[in-house]
Amino acid sequence: MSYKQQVSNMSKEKASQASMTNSRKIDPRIERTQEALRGALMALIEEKGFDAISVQDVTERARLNRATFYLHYRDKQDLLLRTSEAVFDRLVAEAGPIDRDNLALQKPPQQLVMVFRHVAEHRDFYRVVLGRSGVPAFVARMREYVTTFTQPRIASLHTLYPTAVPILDEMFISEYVTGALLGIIIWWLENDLPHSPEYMADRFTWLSVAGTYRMLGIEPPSLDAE
Amino acid sequence: MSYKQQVSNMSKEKASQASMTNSRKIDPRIERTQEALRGALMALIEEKGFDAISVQDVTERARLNRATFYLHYRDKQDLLLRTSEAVFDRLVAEAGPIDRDNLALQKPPQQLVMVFRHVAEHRDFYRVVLGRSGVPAFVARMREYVTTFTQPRIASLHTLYPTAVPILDEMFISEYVTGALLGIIIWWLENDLPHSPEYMADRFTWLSVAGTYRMLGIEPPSLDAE
DNA sequence: TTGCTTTATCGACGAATTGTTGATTACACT
DNA sequence: AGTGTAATCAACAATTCGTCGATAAAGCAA
Repeated sequence: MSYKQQVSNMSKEKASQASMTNSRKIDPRIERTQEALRGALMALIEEKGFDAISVQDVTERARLNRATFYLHYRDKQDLLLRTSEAVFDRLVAEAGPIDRDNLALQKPPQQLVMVFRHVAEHRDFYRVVLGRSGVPAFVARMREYVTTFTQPRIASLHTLYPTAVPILDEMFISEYVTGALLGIIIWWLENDLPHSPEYMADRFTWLSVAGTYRMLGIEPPSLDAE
Repeated sequence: MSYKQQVSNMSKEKASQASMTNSRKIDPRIERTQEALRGALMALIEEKGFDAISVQDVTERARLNRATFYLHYRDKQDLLLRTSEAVFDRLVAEAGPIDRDNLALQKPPQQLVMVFRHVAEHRDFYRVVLGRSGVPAFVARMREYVTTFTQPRIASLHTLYPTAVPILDEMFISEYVTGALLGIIIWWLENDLPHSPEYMADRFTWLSVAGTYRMLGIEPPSLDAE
């Protein structure tokens, strides 16, 4: 059984346990404990990096017993992954749905600005998990997540331009843009956020839409599909 | 002292040790040992993933004593990193310098085709290290490495179009393209290489040059810098 | 071939971390 | 107030880690 499957199974177990006692409310003890663990992890991540942390460190900082940790999470990777899901969920709530009025990208999409603001707000966290001693599982998860933004946006362009004949499938394009966004975010973080979220979203949008040549002030060469 | 600095210091030590005895040749025992360790690591990576591997596993597979490992590498991360440097070096040797005849990108640069071929050839390796249980330090290193390809290429466009007025600095663009390339490579690997290296290089080039809109058959909206 | 240098081996060490156990205490909800 | 769940505590065996000193083996040069 793969790690991913194990984790999702574990989540299911917890969910059913919670709903067994009370279908709506969560035991405040559990909430307190998990919050303490998440907080401790975040603090420690910023102090010594992720892989220097042991489960002992986390529970010690959270002032919980080590056995309690294993009551909630498989290991520290699991803790981080489940924590980041919560962070992402907050982002989704903040960013909201795609604004259908702006499909043609007359201006940078508000969602993208929110993403950059979100990253800026949690910069210490993202700097670590996306960095040299970061967490691959997190990056992969984030990649998937960003694709849920880029993919429907690219797909929706077809409804706006029904006559357009794409010469490249959407998957290719959305993975391209996703990778580019991740790259830009990492660069932004590693250079101590040299520009505002608005600037980043704006330039990123134009660069994606119009290509590198136009951003260099050059008319792109003619594009003859072979 | 950072991990990166420690590693580079270690490399220096080893280099000076080697050059102390014989400035050219390397002791065949060292070469044999390191090759065995690299081979064992690669085999194990494909079997059980990187983080499930212990130093014991590696030395056991390589049929060396565990203490011998620490004579050459700090830990398994160090081993992988130094191994991948060798892989990159081979790529550089294969790809060669930027072809000055093709600066304007009338066709996809030969270097890029070589990169995709190289990845395809070592697909098992890259699938693991770029994947969910991969190695962040490796990805960061690869990011730097890819930038050494993209950055000078973008910079060289200025010599070709001296009158062009860039509306976005080169760093932004090269990091964007680097991220996009990594994203596309990961997508390519995770989908079992659905296209040829030539196809990938071709589409990636056009996408970078002309932007996403043109690849969807849409004329990009006018670009008024505010 | 002989002798010097470097590398690899072996066994062992304490230290740290891991995942799990059973018994007990504290807490929350009805 | 009582029932059940969660958290605590101490302790367990098992792994792994990094390092040590002493010994054996291999390479190289005279």
